[in-house]
Amino acid sequence: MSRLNQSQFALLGLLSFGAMSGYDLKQLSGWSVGHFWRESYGQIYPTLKKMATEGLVSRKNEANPGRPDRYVYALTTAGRKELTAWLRKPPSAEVPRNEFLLKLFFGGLASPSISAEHVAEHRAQCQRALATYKATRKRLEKEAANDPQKPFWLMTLSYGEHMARAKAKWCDETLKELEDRKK
Amino acid sequence: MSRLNQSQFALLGLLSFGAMSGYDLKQLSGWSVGHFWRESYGQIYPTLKKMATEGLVSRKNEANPGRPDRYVYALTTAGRKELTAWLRKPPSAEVPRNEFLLKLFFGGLASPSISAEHVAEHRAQCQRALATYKATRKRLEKEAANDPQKPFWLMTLSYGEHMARAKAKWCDETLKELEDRKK
DNA sequence: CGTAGCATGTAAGTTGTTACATGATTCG
DNA sequence: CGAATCATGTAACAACTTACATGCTACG
Repeated sequence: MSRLNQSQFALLGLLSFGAMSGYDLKQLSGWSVGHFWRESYGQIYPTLKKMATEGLVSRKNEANPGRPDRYVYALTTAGRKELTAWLRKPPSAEVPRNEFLLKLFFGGLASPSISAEHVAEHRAQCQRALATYKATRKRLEKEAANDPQKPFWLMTLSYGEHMARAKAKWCDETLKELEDRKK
Repeated sequence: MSRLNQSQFALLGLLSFGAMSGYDLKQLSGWSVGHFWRESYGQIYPTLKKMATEGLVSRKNEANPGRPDRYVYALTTAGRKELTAWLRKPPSAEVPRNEFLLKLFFGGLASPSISAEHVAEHRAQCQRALATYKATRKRLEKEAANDPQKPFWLMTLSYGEHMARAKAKWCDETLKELEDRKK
């Protein structure tokens, strides 16, 4: 009865799109779930190995002419079962940890222009995020035009867009207030 | 040149409001920075002890008639210096990890009604968050009416409100789409 | 009389990042 | 020739959660 952790489910989920190497998983996660989930190699490789011994994934060595060998992992029946069982359970509440807001909360201990800088940078980040979402949308239209799962991918994308737009709006309001405080 | 971590800065920041015990810090953080920052006792107590030996905070034993003794911690000059230096530096980018979106992304592997349930619950959470923000606003008006730092606290509150409203709106749109898929 | 609040802490376990190590090929 | 890409991995550390342990008082 091994209790799986979130990283394992994320990898199992990505493997539901097809057999892949650890390297592939990192690449795929980057543009697909990248805006709300991140895994490091230091987590991916040991986790895959562990799941292989547990029978949640299978592992095949693949020769790769002129390139390093690859270990290609695939979902097993047991792995798919764990994955769908996890999907059913309500998501666990996430621990809030926002360093940006923490600094702003204590902004009164420094000059308002410091906070204004942080907020302005935050706003720029939102704009950049919106640009990558646009690119991802285009990529999805091309590479997954008829995929039955596409609607779900678009929902998470839309979430990112809603958040980024709301954040940008808040930044504008907040910057105005900080400007007033400078005077 | 000890490199401090985020928990230490959070605690130093809260101590800038006055000398406090670990218990007090937990209580205060709950309603002040609670919606974007959380610390557990298992983190607070060892961290305070460590910072005391490093000279960032001072520690005084206080008798508490009819109650357990308290250790009251206060910012030192060194601590305040570290705190303001940290405030100036741009916030480090946070690692995205949103289990709710992860499940939704893989929602195609289960029935749409599962995803719909998760989204509906998420919506309810937003409503609850908005209610606590309202209460916090009231509390701030009373307990910090004339505090020069109040504007900054209101900014972080407003951030929470903007996010919760945007999330709720996205939930509505997404629920509609999921309803369509059920048919 | 039980529960909640006050108050402090430890220990074990989990999870995660970062930096390092290796080594081939391709492209500019 | 140097940098980026492909590809895998480990080791050291940092950070964090959870459960446990203690014990008193106030309140319903």
